[in-house]
Amino acid sequence: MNRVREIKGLIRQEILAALDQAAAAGSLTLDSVPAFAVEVPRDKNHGDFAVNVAMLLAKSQGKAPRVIAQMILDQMKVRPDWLVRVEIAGPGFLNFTIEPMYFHAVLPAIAKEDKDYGKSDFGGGHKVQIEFVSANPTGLLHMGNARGAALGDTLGNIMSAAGYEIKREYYINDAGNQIENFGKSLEARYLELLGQTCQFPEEGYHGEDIIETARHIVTAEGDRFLHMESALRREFLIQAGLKEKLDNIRRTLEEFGVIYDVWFSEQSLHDDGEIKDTIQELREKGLLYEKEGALWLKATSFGEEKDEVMVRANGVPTYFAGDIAYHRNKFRRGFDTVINIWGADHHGHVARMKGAMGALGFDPDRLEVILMQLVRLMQGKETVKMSKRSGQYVTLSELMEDVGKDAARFFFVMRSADSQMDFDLELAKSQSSENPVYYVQYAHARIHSLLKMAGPGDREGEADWSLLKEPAELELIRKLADLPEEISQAAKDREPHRMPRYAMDLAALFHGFYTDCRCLVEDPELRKARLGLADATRIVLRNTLALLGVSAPERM
RNA sequence: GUGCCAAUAGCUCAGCUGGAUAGAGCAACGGCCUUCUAAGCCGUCGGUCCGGGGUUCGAAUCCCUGUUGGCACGCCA
Repeated sequence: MNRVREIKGLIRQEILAALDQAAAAGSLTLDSVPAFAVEVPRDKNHGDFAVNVAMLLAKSQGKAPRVIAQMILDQMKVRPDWLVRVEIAGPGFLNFTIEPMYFHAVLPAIAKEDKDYGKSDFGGGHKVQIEFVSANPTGLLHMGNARGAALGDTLGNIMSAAGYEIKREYYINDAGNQIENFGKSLEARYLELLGQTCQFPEEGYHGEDIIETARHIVTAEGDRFLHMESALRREFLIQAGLKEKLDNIRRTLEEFGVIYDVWFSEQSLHDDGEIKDTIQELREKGLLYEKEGALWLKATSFGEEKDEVMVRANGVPTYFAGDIAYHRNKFRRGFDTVINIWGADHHGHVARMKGAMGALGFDPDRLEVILMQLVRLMQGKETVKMSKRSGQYVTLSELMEDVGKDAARFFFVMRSADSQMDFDLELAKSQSSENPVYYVQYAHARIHSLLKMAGPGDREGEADWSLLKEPAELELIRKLADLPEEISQAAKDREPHRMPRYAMDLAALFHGFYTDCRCLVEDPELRKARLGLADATRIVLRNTLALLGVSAPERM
């Protein structure tokens, strides 16, 4: 049940009918009705819904907004039973106050829909792919990856709930220079461990984890790569090393609650000839030319500042060429929309990627890139320098150990993607008990303990919901009714950070209700109704936390 | 240098397709447990929405400009 949406529709109809009558009566001259909003006002003194149509008409009518609002109001002579009153307020808003009992109907609906409450068919089964994290498999996952993981996974949950068909995908960068580097680094460590002296490559990965991986290979394979020709040895080491790194990444993400539908290998695009095909297609469209031994893409033809190399003089395709082939592949798989979550350091890549898609005949708007500002790690007031090459970074595993999966996910999703965020390690550890996530979880645990205390007869049969009329009760019910709209809006705007806020608001209203209204009262009818409200709140809190990938504990 | 993103309470951040008295969490201060979990509730304190212009019934929100910070501008990925 989506009561909020229903009522918005009813209000819209009322307004349209009133405008119609006003026009017929000659008080307004309407060529067209402006696209007005039916919104939930921030301040509850402004009613349940506010309509701004009078202000929008002010200019074309040459009248003051409040005068127009009065004209509209004059036409609304019959009050439907769901409507308590309409008032003109402020600069010309029409504020609608809804019969409270009209919202009470969500309570039995929530109990009935249970895990499905909040879901909708808003997305109409649109096929959407979300690609996120896609960290190089040459190291461990760091804080930036963690933020991307929490954002991407939660967005996927939200859009699924809102009726989109979602596939999660991880693009494995298992080709190219960084893999060569990875091989060289592993080789050096491998030889070192077997007592050889050798120079560590300058561009190599200095992290401890590479030594660890090399050690595992020595344990598993012994010295059988020792006397091989270097190129062949690297082949073997890369294969073994990649497997270990990818297993580690997959395992860590699973611990973080992220399960992918597809792990897509960059190398497979080389092997299957898809990159070649893509380049051929671009060639046929006249978008390629040769210069200084390399093959260039005329990116300037679709508005870029400069052209881009597709195939280097040494015959190896660039990362960009591979990425174009990859995105072409995505669209050819039939997704209506493709969403990428990228670090802000890739923003220069967005326009040319969209341009390339357009050049290949795909609507660039179907590729959406959510740019995520990087996470700056603080140790108190000191910035912690992070670099994968130097091996100095805090990993996702360490983060989960320090602050836990629940707090980490909640914390990352709470911020909008485009805010630069400082993550203070000391604060995260020391303040873990003051993290807002506990506030929400506590509300859930409180309800559980309350319900456990209820007697067997307390929940039987339908409650008389009309007994719930305290302000704290009405506000809480109103919030519960919001969930489906909240989810579909967050999905539509690709704004996962709205859900933690909803969860905090809901928890606050519950705590207020809990303080103001005793549930376990003598009166059996009131008791039943209040326990029913608490139970509905439990369901909504649990469903919201599930979207965030945060646990809903029954005891704390 | 050119381009992109940002700047809102002591701190971390919401609010931005123009809308009503700018919000939350944390921190600080003062109250509330013989009764359903005090990881809670109530109250107080806290603001040049970075500065300056402009657009209009109305600007934190849009435009111009300046300042400060982050990032990007490779035959790297």
